[in-house]
Amino acid sequence: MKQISLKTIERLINYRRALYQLRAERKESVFSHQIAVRTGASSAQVRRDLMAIGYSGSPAHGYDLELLLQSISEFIDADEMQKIAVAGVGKLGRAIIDYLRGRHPTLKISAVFDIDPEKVNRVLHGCRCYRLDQITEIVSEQQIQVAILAVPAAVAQDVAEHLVAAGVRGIINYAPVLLYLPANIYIENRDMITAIEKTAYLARQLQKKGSK
Amino acid sequence: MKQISLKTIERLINYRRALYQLRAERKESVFSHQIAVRTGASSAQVRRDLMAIGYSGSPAHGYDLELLLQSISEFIDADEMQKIAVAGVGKLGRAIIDYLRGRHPTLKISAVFDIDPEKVNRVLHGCRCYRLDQITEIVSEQQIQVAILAVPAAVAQDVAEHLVAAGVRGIINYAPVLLYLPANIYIENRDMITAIEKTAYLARQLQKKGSK
DNA sequence: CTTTTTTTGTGAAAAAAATCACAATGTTAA
DNA sequence: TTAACATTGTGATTTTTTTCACAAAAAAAG
Repeated sequence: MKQISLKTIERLINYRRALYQLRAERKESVFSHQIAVRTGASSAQVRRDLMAIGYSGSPAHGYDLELLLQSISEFIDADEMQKIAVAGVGKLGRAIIDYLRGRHPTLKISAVFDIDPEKVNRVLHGCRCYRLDQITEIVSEQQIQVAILAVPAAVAQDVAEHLVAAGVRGIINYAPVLLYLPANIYIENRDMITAIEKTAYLARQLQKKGSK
Repeated sequence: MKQISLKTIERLINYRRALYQLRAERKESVFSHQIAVRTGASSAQVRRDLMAIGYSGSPAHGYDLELLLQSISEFIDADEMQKIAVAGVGKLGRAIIDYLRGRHPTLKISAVFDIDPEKVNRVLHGCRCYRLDQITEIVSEQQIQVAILAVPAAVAQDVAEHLVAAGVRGIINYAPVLLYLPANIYIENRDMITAIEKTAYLARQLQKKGSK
C-alpha cells in the first residue's frame, strides 16, 4: 500500500472524533459531506482519505458509522496498549494526565517524572511518579516509545536527550523551545505561545479581510 | 504583496524562536542553513520564507540576527498589544496563564472566565476572573479578538459560540471536541489526545522502519 | 419497468509547496 | 590582482496535496 501522508493521518483522527459525535446523535450511517462539514475538510478530501485506508461505502447509504469507526481505529491505533511517559508534573503535566487517564483504549500513561521530592515516589492521578534522573533507566526498562515533555524550557533539551537515549521515538513537546534531536525522532511541537502567536496573527488577518 | 501562506507563518514563528536561541549564544549574524538545522526546515525553504517577508541578507555574512528578528516580529506581531481571553481556569487554564504572563511583548491575557464561585471575582495569576456567563459581555466590551478555550468538552461548543457572538475571530481549542463555527473564524485545535494519538502512530511507524 | 436523484470512487487537472540549481555577490587568501 | 570559496535570491522544476468532475451504483418515485 502506498505510504499514507501525515496530513491524512491528522484528518483521520479528526474524522474519528466527528464520528463519535455523530454516533452520540444516534446516526448509524454517514455521508462524506457530513464528516466534511464537521471537520472543515471537503467531501472529496474525506473520500480520498478513506480510500487511502481502504474503506468503502455504498453510493446509496454512505458509510456504515460503526464499521468506519472501527476501520479508522484499526488503522490509527496500536494492536496492543502503547505506554506513554510524562516528564514534568506541574499544572500542565497534571492536566495532561487527567485528560488521558482511562479514556483511551490503546494509550496509557505508565510512568511520570518530576524533580520535586514532594511528588517523587507518590502516586499522582493514578500514576507512579519517579525521580527525573531515573528517566532513562525506567523508560528503557518499560520500553516506552512515546513521551510528553512538560518540563521547564531550561531543561527540556536535556530531558529530551535522555528520553531518546532510552529509546523513545516520538515526543510531544510542550516546552517553548525547539528541540535539537536526531532526524529519526518524531517531534510534535505543542508549545502554547506558538499557538497563540499564530492564532493572534490570523485573527488580525481575518479582521482586515472582514473590514474591507 | 502576494498572500503569505499559513505554512510560512508557522515556520517564521519557529525561525524567530531559533533566532532567540542563537542570540543567547552571542551570535550576531546567521546563515539560512543554521536556522534550517535548528528548525528542521531546508535552507532553501528558509530563504524562500524570508523572501516572502521581504528581508534580505548578504551572500557574505548571511542575515543580521537582530534585524532579522525585528523583521519577523514586525511581520508576525501586532502593532499594539493584543488582548486574549481564557475560558476555563482549571489546571490547564492556569498553566496557560503562567506560560504567557508577562513574557510576550504584544500578547496579554486580559480576562479569564470560570464557573467556579471560588475563582470568580478573584485575581488568579494576575488576571481578574469573571463568571463564565459574563463572557459575551466582557469580551465584546474589551474588544478581545483571540480566545483560549480550556473548558470541559461538554460545554466547549456553547462557550465557543458565545465567544464568536462577542466578536472573537480566533480560538485556540484545547477541548477534545470539534467545534462547529462559522467559516470566518479561525480555529487552532490543540487537543492533547489528538496530539498523542498522532505521535503514537508515528512512533510505531518509525519503529517499523527502524527494524527493517 | 423507467426515470430521477444522490452518493461513492477515482482518473485527471489544478493548485500549492518544496526543492533544485545557478548567476550574482562579497570575502579571503595568495 | 586574481582565484577559490561560501552564501544569497530566485527562476525553473519537481513533488505533494487538493479539487474537479463524472461514470457506476443503487435507492426512490412515478
